[in-house]
Amino acid sequence: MADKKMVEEITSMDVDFAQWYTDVVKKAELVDYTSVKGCMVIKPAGYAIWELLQRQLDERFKKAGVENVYLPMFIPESLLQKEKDHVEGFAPEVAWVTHGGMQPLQERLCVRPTSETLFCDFYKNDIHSYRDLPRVYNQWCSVVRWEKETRPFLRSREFLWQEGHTAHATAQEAEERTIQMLNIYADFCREVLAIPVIKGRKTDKEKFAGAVATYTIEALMHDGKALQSGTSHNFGDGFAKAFGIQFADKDNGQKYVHQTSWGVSTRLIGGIIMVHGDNEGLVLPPRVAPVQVCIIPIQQKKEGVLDKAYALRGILEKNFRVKVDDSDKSPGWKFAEAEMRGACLRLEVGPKDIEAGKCVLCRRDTREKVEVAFEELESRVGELLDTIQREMLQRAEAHMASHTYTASTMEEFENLFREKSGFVKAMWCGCQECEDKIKEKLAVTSRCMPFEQENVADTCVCCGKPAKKMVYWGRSY
RNA sequence: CGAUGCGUGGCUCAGCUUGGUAGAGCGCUGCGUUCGGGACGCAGAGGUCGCAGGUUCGAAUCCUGUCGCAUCGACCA
Repeated sequence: MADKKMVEEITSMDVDFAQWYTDVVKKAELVDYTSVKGCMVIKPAGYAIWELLQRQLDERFKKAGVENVYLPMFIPESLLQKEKDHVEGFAPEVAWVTHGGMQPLQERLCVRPTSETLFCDFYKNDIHSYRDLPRVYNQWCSVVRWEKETRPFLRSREFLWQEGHTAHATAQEAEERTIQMLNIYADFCREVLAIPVIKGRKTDKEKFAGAVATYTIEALMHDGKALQSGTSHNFGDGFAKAFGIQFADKDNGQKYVHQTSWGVSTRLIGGIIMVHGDNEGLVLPPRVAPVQVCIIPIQQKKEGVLDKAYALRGILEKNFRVKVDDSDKSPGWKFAEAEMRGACLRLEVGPKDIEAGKCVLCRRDTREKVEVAFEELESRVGELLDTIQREMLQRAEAHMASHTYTASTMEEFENLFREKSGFVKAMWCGCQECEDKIKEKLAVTSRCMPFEQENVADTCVCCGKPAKKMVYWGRSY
């Protein structure tokens, strides 16, 4: 890997990680700010990533029996207020519509911050019999939360996401669906985004407003901070009781449904940037890279060069996403541009190459260059993209492993968070006072109680009472 | 919601202290030469200085208010 910094406009991540992130987002032309605080334009380069991600996740949903629907973006205030914990959780950050044209509305409408209440209102009329169950619906939409502090992709006031909402006849089936969807998210992050995650359950303090149990996947960013990357909630029958969603079971008894909801958002794009990016800009896993091969002609005005570039595109575009940069910028400029935008492979082709019947391929992730004969190009590109995808995951896994620590005493725990950044595994007694104390003292929160439990000590790291769970702790986005 | 910073061509900023013809670099347009890690020459276009009041013969500059954005904290995908 070259030490020389090729792109001067991007702040080095070791100097200021937050600024690096903002620079990459801007320079890779993923988003633009707008005149509404916290609302962003997702530009073609950014939206293309979302489309690829969305398509592949949606395929996995469909295989799991999920059907897509679309519900309105407005929620009448009375509807939002039916479930007590839920309102309290969301009230501080909802946006309200108070007028239609010039006329004040009889009842104000909230712009959905999430759609549990709408799905419940719909399900109560839609579900009558056990034969109507389960309902496994999902919608791709945007939601609005009036955040005070905003950052592109990580926390915006409006963001794109999917929200799945299911209704089941039994508690067990709901729990199974909750875990099934969490597993789909985790596999998707690993296999498509090359991001390893920790699967686990949130503590009561951190769980979703109105849920019986919230499960989460937690990823570790390059700076050692955690990013909650997806959640899956089991609601039990709490919403069903608040909204009166009943069905006639086989025994002809009226029963309440058991519900779940689960979601991931454009925040995942922020995760991709902060897990894989480097000082030259974006590094995208091939499976979500809008441009997998960027062909850069050298001396493109020379006879035959551009023709060759287009011919190579013709061969490659059957199986890969390919772009020819035939703008009249200099090659060096194009190299830097392709790197900033995260094109997985750069293909250089010039008069010398054409004469020799080969071209140059350069990997974005390692900068490794290889010369490839034209006849081998197609297979070599496929191999290289597979290799990049695999090695990006391996590097991310190694990073997470080397930034995951264990503490059995408060002293160790404090020292780790003072000196290092990453996950710390430590035991917990199960009481919220200890979580609060840790948060106040170190600005660290419980990320999750992982499914894969280990006994790293017998007593709570904070209070010393007998431990109930091993918890991943960290500073989070 | 608290703290801090910033609003001047598309972008980054200078000019403001001490009021007097609106500036630079980059980008953009045209032509030409270049091209294996952000090339260069020449010619051009482009701004009621965030907004509203006030002071003044005269305000980007001083005063008051207001709006917006960014960053960091407290709360959250």
